[in-house]
Amino acid sequence: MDTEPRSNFLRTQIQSDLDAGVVDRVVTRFPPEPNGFLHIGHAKSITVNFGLAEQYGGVCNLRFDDTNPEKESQVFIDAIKADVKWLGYEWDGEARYASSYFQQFFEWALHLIDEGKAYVCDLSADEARDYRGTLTSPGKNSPYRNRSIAENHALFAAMKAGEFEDGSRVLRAKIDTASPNINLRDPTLYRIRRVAHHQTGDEWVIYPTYDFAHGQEDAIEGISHSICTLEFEDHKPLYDWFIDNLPVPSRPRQYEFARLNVNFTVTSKRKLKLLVDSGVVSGWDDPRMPTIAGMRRRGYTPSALRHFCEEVGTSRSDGVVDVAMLESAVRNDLNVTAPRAMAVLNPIKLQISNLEAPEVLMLANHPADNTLGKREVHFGPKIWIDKDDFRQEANKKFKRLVLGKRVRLRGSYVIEADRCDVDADGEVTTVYASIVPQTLGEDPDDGVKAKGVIHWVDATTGILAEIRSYDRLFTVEDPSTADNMDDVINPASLVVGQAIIEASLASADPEDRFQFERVGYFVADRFDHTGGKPVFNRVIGLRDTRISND
RNA sequence: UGGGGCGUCGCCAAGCGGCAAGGCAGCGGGUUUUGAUCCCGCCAUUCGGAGGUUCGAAUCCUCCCGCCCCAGCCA
Repeated sequence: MDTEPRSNFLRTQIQSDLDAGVVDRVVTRFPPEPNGFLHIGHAKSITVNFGLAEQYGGVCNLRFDDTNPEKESQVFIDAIKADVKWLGYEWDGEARYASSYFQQFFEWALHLIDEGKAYVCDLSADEARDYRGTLTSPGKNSPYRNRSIAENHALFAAMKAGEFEDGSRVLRAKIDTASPNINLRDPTLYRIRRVAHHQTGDEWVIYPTYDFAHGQEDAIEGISHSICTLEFEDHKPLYDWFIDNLPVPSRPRQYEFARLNVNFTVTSKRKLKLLVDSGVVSGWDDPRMPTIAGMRRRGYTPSALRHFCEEVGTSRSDGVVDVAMLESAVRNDLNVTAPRAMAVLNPIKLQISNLEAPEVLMLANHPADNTLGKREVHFGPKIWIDKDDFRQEANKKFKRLVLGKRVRLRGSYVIEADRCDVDADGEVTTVYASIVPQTLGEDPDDGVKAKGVIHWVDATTGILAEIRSYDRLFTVEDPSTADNMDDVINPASLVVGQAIIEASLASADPEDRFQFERVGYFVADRFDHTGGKPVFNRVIGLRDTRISND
């Protein structure tokens, strides 16, 4: 069930580049900085980049933009690779690292110095900010701007040799300190940081900035379309300036799209970290987190995520997608792929008076796909049904079990409720019912049809399971505007309970997904589920159109 | 108030001068041993606003309004 690619500006651009012979092969890249966990926004970028390469017969690289060792680490690299693979994509060749091009970047910096287009600047960070001017006023030239090529050469070599302190000097491009585009006001190319790098160790004490690295990484790898988000649009003139002024092997071009925003969720790294650190969630892979690892543990499928990303489209206008769209994509996928099973989350006993002996029923695992096969389901005189599915009295709209009325037990007989026990609080504890004869696979022959269908689990073979019912983490559409995030956390975002689940579920493996009929989609927890101690996470409930006041 | 973007149905989004796709949500109806799924139907005489060009404009021009991004030696 693949979604038809719909038109968007990137596909239009690529198609015309291909038609005009501007490029002969599409090469894209997903360039994360390994400084955190990937989230739904990255999933969008991944589907855009890998998806475009796939659609036009090209390739997509995975490249770690690791130019700032202070914030990066190998654990993120491993996690990112796992996430991309899980989403179902394969990068071209080995994973790449910006750090593997450091020597080349250094030589290109020397080239700029030789051309009189870069200089070593001794201004402190504070002074530099001062010299930069403001959004509405031009900057001033650095007093170090006119050093000789020889001096710049020597100084930059000394920077590389570790002769200066961190932050004492930088290498800057000599462009235009009065440019209305702040990125062109002699941007920093290299800074001194005596920090071990996760890939290059102690080899370097100077590190290139994003601006001096990204376009050149693209050029080295022969990237045809370098796709990023809108906030980099102002960097494009600089991106192009380096490509124009350096002897790079190819001519990549940058295109920007609007980043993905989803309501009722946050994606800022700072806020996500806050959720983890404050213990609101159990970790970066908590099923309520919009991280790829979190969504995976929640039970979302790679396919659902890919479809979602395609369905929301790719444009240049900022917007906020309704999380209902994500949920819809998940339901759509699970509806066709998830085997059905039965589980009772709020059990009350139901005793059947006229069942001769326990029976074993063969039930279809999917109502519309018989390739999913059948399973054995035990049925006996004592079963569990959901508390909400029984009422002593009800109006005609209520389609479940009512005293003196009939209901069909899913996959089994039609029963009639005869009486019930009620405890001191007025709560029903046991329902006594009788089977309407000849109703296995057929309607009652007296013409009195069952009012509805309810699910159930055999009491003697059913097993206990932990159920983690997840819901939206936030109570407001835009959690980022809250003064205090705690104020907008949904107190019911996780409700831990128990359920009686049918025996067949004992063989479920971690990450197996099911639809518990009439309840919702559930996934065996990736880490905590075992056959002996089943743990199921609620992925998402079934769409519920029942009228509230029945 | 410098520069760069964006404004099409409640939300996302196609459309690129010939007379408004699609998805989500919503609302009706049908089927149904899941109040699910599925199926059918409804849901922008109008494209931020005002002018203009044109036989014809969401698409071209002008002005205006609103929103987003940029002053890291982060990416």
